[in-house]
Amino acid sequence: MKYKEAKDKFISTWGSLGSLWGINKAMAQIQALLFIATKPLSMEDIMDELKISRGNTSMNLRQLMDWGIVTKEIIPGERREYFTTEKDVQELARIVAKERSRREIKPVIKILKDVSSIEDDGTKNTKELIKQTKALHELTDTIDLMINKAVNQKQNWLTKSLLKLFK
Amino acid sequence: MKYKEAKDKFISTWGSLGSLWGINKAMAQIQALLFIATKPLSMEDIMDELKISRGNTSMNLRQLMDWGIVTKEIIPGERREYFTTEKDVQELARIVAKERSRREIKPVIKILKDVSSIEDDGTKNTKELIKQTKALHELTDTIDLMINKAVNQKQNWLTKSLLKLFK
DNA sequence: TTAAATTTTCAAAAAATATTGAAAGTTTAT
DNA sequence: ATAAACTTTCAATATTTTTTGAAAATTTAA
Repeated sequence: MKYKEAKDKFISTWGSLGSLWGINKAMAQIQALLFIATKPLSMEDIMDELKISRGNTSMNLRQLMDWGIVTKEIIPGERREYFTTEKDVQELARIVAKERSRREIKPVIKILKDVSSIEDDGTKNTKELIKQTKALHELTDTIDLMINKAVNQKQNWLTKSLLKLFK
Repeated sequence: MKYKEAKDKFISTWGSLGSLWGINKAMAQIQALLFIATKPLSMEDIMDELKISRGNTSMNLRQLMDWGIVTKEIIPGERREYFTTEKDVQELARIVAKERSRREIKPVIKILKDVSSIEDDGTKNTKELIKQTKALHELTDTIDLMINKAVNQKQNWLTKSLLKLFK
């Protein structure tokens, strides 16, 4: 496998994996492209490489910036804007975990809390609903706590967590 | 909030959360319904409660069974089939984690390994591609290892993991 | 067997999601 | 201030994913 083929394979694989970390295909592909680039890329560069429209590129770059994964690079003397992504994989994983907690897990925890707090009218069905949503609430809360704890120890969090987990 | 409202809220929330654990809306809703049911439900029951078609119900039940989350219950003397879901949240989390590892993470690890193993032709771009995909490969491998390790200690894995992580 | 009850399959339709491209908006150099 | 360079927005379009429903298949009772 030569460079070009390997590069395309990586970008498309990473793109289709987007769903695993909760972002869409184009977003994941842009990130993948920046991740293996040796210098900041302009919107033009990205459009050309991925064969996607200007609008699409603009919108997805914006989202990547909202996530905190991609940063605008101002190159002195250059008119157009350039972009780079976080290159450290562990830092990347931290950001993604933190954002998904904030965007997706936290809101669900709130609803599980509400649902599991309804008044017990004594019926079997209500009892079961309360019991099961309470269990789910506790689990989700615990997982979220784990993620945030792990994710907040900046340096080498994964290695540290692993060590603890396996010793 | 009364039972009916709480139940509907739970089912729709859990449904839209499906994407977080990698299954579709109907699948997640069926699982949610079974999760708070006080007895096994038939296909008819599920269709009626969720207002979805027979075909949809059949297909998604099958998928849930493939995942190992739902089981067919044979009730003696009854013609139709009844279904139940795993009621223990930790066991549920274990199954989901294990399946996602097998279905989604493992195949990506293979590709990352292939891409990061291309021959170094000495160019800057190739060097960067190799370096970055290698880092990603290591990270993904580590995370997958963690998941599988955690997931294989059956009893109370989450509690155990948490304790280790925070002490 | 046969036929009624039930489930599965799958092509077509609907719904949800992503993408385009051109007009409107911004920024910067002069 | 003007206009060229560039970016953003968003309605229309295309693509992907999900859902439907009716025909085919299967199972069971008699």
